[in-house]
Amino acid sequence: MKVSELANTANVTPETIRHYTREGLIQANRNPENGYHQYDKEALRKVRFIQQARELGFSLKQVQDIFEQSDSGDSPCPLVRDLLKQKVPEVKQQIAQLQSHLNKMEAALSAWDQMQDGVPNGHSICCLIEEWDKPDDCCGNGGKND
Amino acid sequence: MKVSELANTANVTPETIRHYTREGLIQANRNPENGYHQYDKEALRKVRFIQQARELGFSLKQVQDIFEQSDSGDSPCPLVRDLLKQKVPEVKQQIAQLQSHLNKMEAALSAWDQMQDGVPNGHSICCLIEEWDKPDDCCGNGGKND
DNA sequence: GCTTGACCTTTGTGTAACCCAAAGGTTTTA
DNA sequence: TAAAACCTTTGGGTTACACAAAGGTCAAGC
Repeated sequence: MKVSELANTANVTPETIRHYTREGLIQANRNPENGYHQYDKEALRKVRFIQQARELGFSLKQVQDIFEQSDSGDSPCPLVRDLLKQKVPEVKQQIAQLQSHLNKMEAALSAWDQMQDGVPNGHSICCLIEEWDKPDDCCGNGGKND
Repeated sequence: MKVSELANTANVTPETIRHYTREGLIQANRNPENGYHQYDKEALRKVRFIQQARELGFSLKQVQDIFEQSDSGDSPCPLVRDLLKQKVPEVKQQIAQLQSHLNKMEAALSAWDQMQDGVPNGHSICCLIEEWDKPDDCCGNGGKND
């Protein structure tokens, strides 16, 4: 497979493939006639693995470590397991934070849906973001609380 | 306030303050005696606003836009509202994806908790990441499915 | 046979939101 | 008074690519 073929099959851009190749994450032979990169199924499997790992929040460096472990003949599973164990609470916290923000955003949007927009009042830039906790004291309330 | 004072109060690093200053997100006067940056409460409010917005996933560029709208005397609220409305579905999808990954990770971890680790078997790097869908066909299963 | 367009190559630069180091001036403290 | 702790600017590093330039290669059509 050439760069673009691999890229299409793995659903990434050719640039991504070149990047992984430069970084040594995947290997390529060279076509002796023209110097083009040649990839095999192993490369495809690695690219897919990388995508999975990336979605889980792993860095290319961590993937590199996993590959090295694997290439050296040792099972990468203990390493991966440690990484996953670390990752789980991180992801949980991420979700919790996003959820909290989402709640705030939706509350703010629905609360302000009936109000007209006001001009910044000097003690607030825009309470849609700034003052989640006191939505009354905000642009659009006509200064009811001032 | 000097750089570090503002940084401490806003719970960010001095470098972050310098960055925001360089980018024009916050303004500073200069102490004529020594050329040091001098920040006021407005700057502090802006830094706090930036942190909130960043946690919601807004870029500094978007914050910049909000500030410009606000500084020009217009209410930034319509702009912020549009941004929030765009953001909500994005965040929802992010949460869903993270949750899905979390489930996979926890399932994998608990499933493999009783297994010993195997050596890569040539068609799998490490199924802890690679083959979520068929956990049996993995390192540690003693080749039951080969 | 030759041009055109689509591919490939390497090299170098840009992105976002900072972090860190260097080299030097200032202020505070012991 | 001297060291510690702060400030200044400048410039380079980080991550995971994207993109442009300059040039070689290849399949297609005229």
